[in-house]
Amino acid sequence: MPELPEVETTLRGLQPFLEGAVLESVDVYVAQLRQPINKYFSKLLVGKCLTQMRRRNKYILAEVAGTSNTLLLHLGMSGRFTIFTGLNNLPPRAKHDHIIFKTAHAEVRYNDARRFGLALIIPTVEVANHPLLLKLGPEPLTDAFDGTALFKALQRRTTAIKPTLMDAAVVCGVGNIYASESLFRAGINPLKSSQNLSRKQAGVLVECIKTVLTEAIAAGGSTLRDYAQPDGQLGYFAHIFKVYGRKGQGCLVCKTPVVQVVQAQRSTFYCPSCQPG
DNA sequence: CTGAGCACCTGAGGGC
DNA sequence: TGCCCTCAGGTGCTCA
Repeated sequence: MPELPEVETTLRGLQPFLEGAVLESVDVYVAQLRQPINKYFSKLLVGKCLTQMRRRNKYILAEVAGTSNTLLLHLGMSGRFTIFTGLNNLPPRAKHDHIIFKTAHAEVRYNDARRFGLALIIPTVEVANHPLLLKLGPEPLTDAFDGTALFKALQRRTTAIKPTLMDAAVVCGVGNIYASESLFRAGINPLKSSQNLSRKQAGVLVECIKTVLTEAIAAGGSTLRDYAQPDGQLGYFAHIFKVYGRKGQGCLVCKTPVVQVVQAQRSTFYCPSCQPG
């Protein structure tokens, strides 16, 4: 599920409970994620605090205070966190709750049915050069991501623009939903060859990506006031998509039926009238 | 180098 | 009710 806005919302939801709080226990119930959780994972965290919690691409990073290590989390397709504050009345561990972090005031559970997620401890000095982070392109909500940068990145790409937008080496954090949504807003056909976008189109697309992601973060943030409730889950909120998942329904701008196609084994949605090229 | 295809894994939903 | 099929918001690997 999680693209950049969901990861950002998850991070903001976790911070009040995990940042600066001593981890009294960390229990791993299922270690077999995309990479196995290190057998010393718990030992390296218990009694420590997480600080400097932040997001890079779809990763959540946190320094383990007083050590030379950094915690790296990824939600994969189905990862989610649930926070419980009523410690005297905790519900039983749910199916696919793989890790439970406990502090004096909260219990934070990581649940991931498909187990495409990640929970790694890596040396802090290696973070910048870690294979998972080394080849990442610019963060979309920074000034480094502008029309010039995107246009340049598209020049060697012969594949269609939509799968190219999902390549984190081009721009971070844009997944299957927001790729379709951004292209709709920009009026660009998702099947158009990346290198055939004009400089002007690249500039428009950059602005649309920033807008779509910013709006989605705001929508997620507005649900955060509830996140501390006993069954409060992070990272899921009511999305309002303009094309994603709306195959056959009328375009919200021109009423032309939204079309679904498959690109690189992923569904793409677009309005053939509003996105001619 | 690029791009296409497959792999990992469980669950939800539709058709019969 | 149950079986079978397809699809799901990610990403890394192999191979041409």
